[in-house]
Amino acid sequence: MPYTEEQVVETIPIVRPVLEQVAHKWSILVLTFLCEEPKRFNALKRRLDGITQKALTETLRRLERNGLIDRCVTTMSPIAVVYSITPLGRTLQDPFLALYDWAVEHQADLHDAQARFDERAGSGG
Amino acid sequence: MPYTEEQVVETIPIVRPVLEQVAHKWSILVLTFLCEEPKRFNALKRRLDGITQKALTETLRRLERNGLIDRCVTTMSPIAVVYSITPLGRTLQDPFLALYDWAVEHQADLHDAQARFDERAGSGG
DNA sequence: TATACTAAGTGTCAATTAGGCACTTTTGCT
DNA sequence: AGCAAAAGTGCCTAATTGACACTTAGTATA
Repeated sequence: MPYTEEQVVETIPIVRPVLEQVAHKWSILVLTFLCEEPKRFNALKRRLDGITQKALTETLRRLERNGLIDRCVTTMSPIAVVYSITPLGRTLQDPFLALYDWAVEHQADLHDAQARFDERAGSGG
Repeated sequence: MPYTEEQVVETIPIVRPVLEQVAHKWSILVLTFLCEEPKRFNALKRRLDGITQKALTETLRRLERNGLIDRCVTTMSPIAVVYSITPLGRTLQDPFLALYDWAVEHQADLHDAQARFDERAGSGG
C-alpha cells in the first residue's frame, strides 16, 4: 500500500488524465496482444473478433499518440502496416496482464454479483 | 507471460465484457480510494474533485452491481450512506494500484509522446 | 481489360454514454 | 421558519461508440 490517503488525493489530478488515455477496454486488449509480437492491422482485427475497423484504427492511433506502440508502414510490395510495442508500452505489460488475469479469474464472480444485484433491483427491492 | 497467443485469443470473449465493466477511469479511482477505508458519498465526491454527483452515483452503482463495493445506509441520526470495499473488490486492489503507480510514474512520458505526435501531425507530417 | 479479393483505412449516421446543472428529500441547526 | 448538508434524481446537451458502407492500392485470374 504505497500511497497514503493524502498522496492519493494529491495524485488524483495527475492520474485521472492518464487513466482516461490508458484505461480503455480496447487499449488493454490490443496492447496485451501486441506484447507477444508485432502484428498487422488485419491480424489484430481478426483476433479481436467483434471490433470494428474504426474502433481498431482509433485505438491504435491513441496508443501510438501516447507512445505505447509504433506504427510502421512497409514499403514492400503489398503495402502493409505493422504495429509493435514500444519500450514505454512494454512497461504496461505487467499491469495490463494483471488486469487480464483478474478478468479471467473473476469473470464468474462478476457475473454472479450482477445477477444478484439485478434480481434484487428487479423484484422491487 | 502466462498466456500463449492462442490462450489470449480464447480468453478475449471472456475478458472483453469484464474489462468493459471494470476498466473505467472513475472506477479505478473510486476503488483505489475505498481500499483505504469505507467512505461516505460526499467524502468521495470532495476527494475526487471534478466528478459530478451523477457520475459518482453511476460509478458507485456499477461497482456495487459488480460486487466490488458494499453500499450501507446507516439508520443513525443524519442518514448516511457508507461505501466500503468487498473481498472481491479487494482482489482488484493490486492490479489497480499497479495502474495507479504506472500513471504517476509515466505521466511525463505520455505527455511528451503526445506532444511529439501532435507536432508531427500538426505540421503536416 | 474487367472481376474479385485482401489490406488498411475514412465517412456518415444513429444510438449510447457522459457531463452540467438544477431540483428533491430528509435531517439538523439556530 | 429558514438555511445548509447529505444523497441523490431528472433533464438536456455534448461527446463517444458502433454499424456499415465507401475508398484506395495492390494481386491474382480469366
